[in-house]
Amino acid sequence: MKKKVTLRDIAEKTGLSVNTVSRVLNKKPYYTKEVEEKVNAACKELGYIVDMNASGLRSGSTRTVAILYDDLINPFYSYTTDIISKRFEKRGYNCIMFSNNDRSPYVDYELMRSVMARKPDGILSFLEPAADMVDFIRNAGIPFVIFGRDGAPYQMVGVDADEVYGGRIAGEHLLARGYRKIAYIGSWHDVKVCLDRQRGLQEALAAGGVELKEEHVFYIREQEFAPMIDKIVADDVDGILCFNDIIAFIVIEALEERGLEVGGDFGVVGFDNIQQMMRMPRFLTTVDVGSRDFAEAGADVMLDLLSGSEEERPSFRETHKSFLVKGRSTR
Amino acid sequence: MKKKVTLRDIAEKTGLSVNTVSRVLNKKPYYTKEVEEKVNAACKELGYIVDMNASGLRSGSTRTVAILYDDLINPFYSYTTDIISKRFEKRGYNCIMFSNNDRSPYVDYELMRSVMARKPDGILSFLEPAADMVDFIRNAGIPFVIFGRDGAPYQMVGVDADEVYGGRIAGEHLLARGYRKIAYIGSWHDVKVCLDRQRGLQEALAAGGVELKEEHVFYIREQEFAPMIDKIVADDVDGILCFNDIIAFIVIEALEERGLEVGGDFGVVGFDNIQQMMRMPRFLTTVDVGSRDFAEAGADVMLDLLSGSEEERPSFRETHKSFLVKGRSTR
DNA sequence: CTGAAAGCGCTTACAG
DNA sequence: CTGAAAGCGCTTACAG
Repeated sequence: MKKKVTLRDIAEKTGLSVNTVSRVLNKKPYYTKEVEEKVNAACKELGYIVDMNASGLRSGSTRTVAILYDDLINPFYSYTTDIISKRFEKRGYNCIMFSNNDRSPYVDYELMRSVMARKPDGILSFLEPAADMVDFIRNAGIPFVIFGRDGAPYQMVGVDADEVYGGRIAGEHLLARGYRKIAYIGSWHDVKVCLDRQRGLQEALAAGGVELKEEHVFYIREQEFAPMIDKIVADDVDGILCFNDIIAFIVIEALEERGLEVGGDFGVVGFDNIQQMMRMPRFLTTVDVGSRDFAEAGADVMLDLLSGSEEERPSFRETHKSFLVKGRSTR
Repeated sequence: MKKKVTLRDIAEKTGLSVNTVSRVLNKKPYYTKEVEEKVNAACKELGYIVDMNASGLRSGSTRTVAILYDDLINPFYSYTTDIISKRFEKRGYNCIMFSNNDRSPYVDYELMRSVMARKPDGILSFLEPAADMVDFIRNAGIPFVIFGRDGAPYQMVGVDADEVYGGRIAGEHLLARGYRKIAYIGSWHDVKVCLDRQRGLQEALAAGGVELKEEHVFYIREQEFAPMIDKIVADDVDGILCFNDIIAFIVIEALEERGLEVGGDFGVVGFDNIQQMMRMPRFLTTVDVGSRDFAEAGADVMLDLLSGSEEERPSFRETHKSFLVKGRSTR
């Protein structure tokens, strides 16, 4: 258990002031080559490692980004988090993870409280802000990027795909493949991205003269599962769009337990193309939102804000064109 | 952009000293009910949020745990990280993520340097320490838990499955299903968990009178892919154990491109059972290490160390019995 | 180009 | 039970 080495130790060793040592290490202007070498040698010899907590406290910048997520199990989150966090790290920012701990799909006060206690330079959120938190978050004075969500309703910076479009191409695919009694299985009834996909589906179906019946719109996180499947089977539904791939897999399993064979006369479409992320064989038909580009764009938007000279930035959307990936879960 | 509210503001508002306010908020003994209420009311009114950086600097405990990972794309990492990080959060610890940024599968000095700059209370690592880092890490005085890896060779605390056993049951399965020319596709030739699985396979095969030929042991992160597949095809290999499921999927895809049908006369087995994590249909035969229990055990071991009264703790292994999950990738 | 002093927001150790 | 002082390890702002 070594004693901690501080700037003071380096100062003593080199005969310089703490101040000068700090300036050299932070590459602030004004020091001689000679001083620089002495400092670097001493740091190396003593094994000096800066204390970012102390540095952050004084300077006001912790060089951290908070990442707010729901769960990392869904590869859409983990895949994009992987890309984003590595990009931040390369730029000298570390990521602190905050989950909603299964509370809700929203950023609430409790969550923001624990985030702000860490004084991050920026917040990248996979979660939408709760309605009563929008002002609070904007007033917090910390760059806040909503990732995979539309920022516009909150007048916040969002990086998201055109989800209505995604829902539409899924709907068009189902129609083109001859499915006619379509259901939608979302996550939560009040999460915008979930509703956008639903709306896209509805629009595509309507254009084809098919109705998305209200009784065939479900929210898997809010409703009981068995009755939902019962209803789908009883009503002879023959095509389903699911909010994401994992939901699609859960639903497919249940349908197959009921003797329905998915892929032929019964079609299921998901969202996110997680199979591709894990190099899996393409089984599920799904909508790919271009996750890699998407994640990189999200990281870049945040890095821009972090290094931004502008104090105020307009909210904006980065829109990527989604595309359908055909698998064996639709004919 | 609200002005930051500090303890001092609360002190002024209540007419108490900063000290007393701090004591109330940290629930240290000795204060009256009346004082407590005044403080809490003031904090609520002004929206006080503690600065954990300042707190950590003074107290020596940052209430953070560093998580060192390779990538989050592999669900084995993201699934367990999700469980572990949520458990830490519930106990008041936040997780700071550190990746090797594609450098190597090891914890090297550069990585430890950035970790230590954050002064975490503990380090949970999915990566093994580089050989020359073992002493450094032990001397750092920060509890270090190697997760999913054997700690014994480093005399460190490890939480891992019996990987030799896992390799063995995979080998036994391949033999039982009638495969006779077996290959192993690992990740890195010098990562212990990779070698352990290989050894288990070898033992099982040997017991069945089958040899695991050296020329049929590959390391996908170190060798060129195409020649590897060429060799497998040319030598009429009929069964493969892959170090993990993702490698298995990649290999299966390549084999099928070569016209081989996996699942019948050609068997492939993976490791981790990631399909189950994402509720996917069971296609791949794989070894499940019981990831949920495993992750919970890892978090608990760390939490024990963090709250531990003992200064020195013996290194130990938490061993879980793995089991084989039969899918359609073996007959 | 370098240094002495102040201070970031807390908690600790001590005094009363 | 409460307060005044010191200090965690840095960086800033200023003086020379």
